[in-house]
Amino acid sequence: MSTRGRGLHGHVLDTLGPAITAGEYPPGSVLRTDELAQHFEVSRSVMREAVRVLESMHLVESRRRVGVTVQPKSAWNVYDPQVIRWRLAGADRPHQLRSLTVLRSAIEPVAAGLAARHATAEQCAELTECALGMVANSRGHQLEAYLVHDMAFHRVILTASGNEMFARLGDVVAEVLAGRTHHEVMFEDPDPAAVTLHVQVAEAVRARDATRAEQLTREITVGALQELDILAP
Amino acid sequence: MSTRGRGLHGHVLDTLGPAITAGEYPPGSVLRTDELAQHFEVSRSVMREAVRVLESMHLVESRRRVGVTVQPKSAWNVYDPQVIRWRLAGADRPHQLRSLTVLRSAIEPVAAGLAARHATAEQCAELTECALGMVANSRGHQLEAYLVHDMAFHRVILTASGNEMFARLGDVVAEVLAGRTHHEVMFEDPDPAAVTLHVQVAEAVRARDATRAEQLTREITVGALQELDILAP
DNA sequence: TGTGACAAATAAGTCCGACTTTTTGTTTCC
DNA sequence: GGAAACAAAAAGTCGGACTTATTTGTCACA
Repeated sequence: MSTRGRGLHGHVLDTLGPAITAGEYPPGSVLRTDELAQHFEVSRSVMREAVRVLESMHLVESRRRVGVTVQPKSAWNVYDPQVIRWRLAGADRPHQLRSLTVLRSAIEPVAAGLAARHATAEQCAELTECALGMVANSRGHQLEAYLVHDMAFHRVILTASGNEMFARLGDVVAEVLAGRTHHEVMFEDPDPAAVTLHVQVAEAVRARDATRAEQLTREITVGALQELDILAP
Repeated sequence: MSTRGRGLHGHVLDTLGPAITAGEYPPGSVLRTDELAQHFEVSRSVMREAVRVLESMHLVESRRRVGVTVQPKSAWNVYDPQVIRWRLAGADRPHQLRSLTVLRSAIEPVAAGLAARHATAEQCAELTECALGMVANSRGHQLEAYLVHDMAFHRVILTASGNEMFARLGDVVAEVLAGRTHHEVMFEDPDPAAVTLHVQVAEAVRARDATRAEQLTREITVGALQELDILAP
């Protein structure tokens, strides 16, 4: 899944990226390209390409006569899907999951409102289909099948919003949903109220009721926040 | 500002990045590393590093025996600050500005609500200071000074939210605000109502009133949407 | 005629070694 | 003690030789 097996530099990234995002090299640490190349048993050229990519993500900065210095987290491109994947795969996973859930709670309601205005007939149909799929798999510990439809539902909402920035978060949201099912406490069937909300969102979008779609989606995301104990006192 | 003058590969990126994001090479176009290297008068090594960076942004994909193929916009890392800057600098600017304004309208109210809960005393002070600066420069065509305080205000809100994903959008929001002042119709003094709203947001955050801070910020962003004629019919 | 295997062409991928450039730290000299 | 010259270190650049994967085209065989 996360293997970008593409070439040697990809393999280096798959090792170095997770290591840096996991904080194994504290900010300010200095790496040498030559040493890294030796350590990974690749040529300098390959190592340089890997460093360039890490640099474009602002995970490191390469300076003459100094070396490759690890950047503080505040500099990272935290929206880079690759960086998100690395963080979700490492020690930073819980923190990253919380950040992303808050992000979701901001984006998805607005996206749903926009979807109610811009969704095509086909997208409305997809949405209904997903919601029905969720209902059908909401009982009897069919968590995997439920998850598939849940991910698809939210992806359609984000895509149908017509906003490219929102649409690009489809993968991230899917990752969060999958994470909740696979790694968090999720032994029971999903909350029936949440399932109902999804169906209602699909209806609201179909009915072109932007306000209602937004409000209902907000209820869904509030639920997601509460699961992680992120809420107002 | 956008010059990453760092090294030859940076210069190549400064030319190729804008070209691709501007749609000069239609999706599916195939480039050859060797030809590009010749065209830019750099070695293959340098060209390869540049291609790797573009590949990590999903602007292109490099495949053996095929070449470097330009990816469709749907694949781009649209949250990469570099990509955003390239698009804002090119023909896609109006579209990008609209996308980002919608994104703002989703993020900032939630960020303001969180800021009301998590802002430090120092951040509250900064916020008030920015708001006062906006008031002081809201009349008499002092647009530049006004803009500086406006950008600072929103950056503090996003930072004070305590969410790293929100904080990272400070640059983007600043870019949008600057774009509005510099390139859009902005000959008159800013709307007094908007200025008042900023002051009130600062007050709400200071008073730890999350709901009010969120609501007031929503009014601000709705105003920004209306300026671009993005609104419900 | 269609299909399968094989061969050729192609462009990226990899490695290497020499050289250049910039930056930093030291040393020397006033 | 400060400034200027010097030395070292590490990234940056180059070019060429070679490897590998993938596509495309060809040819034989059914």
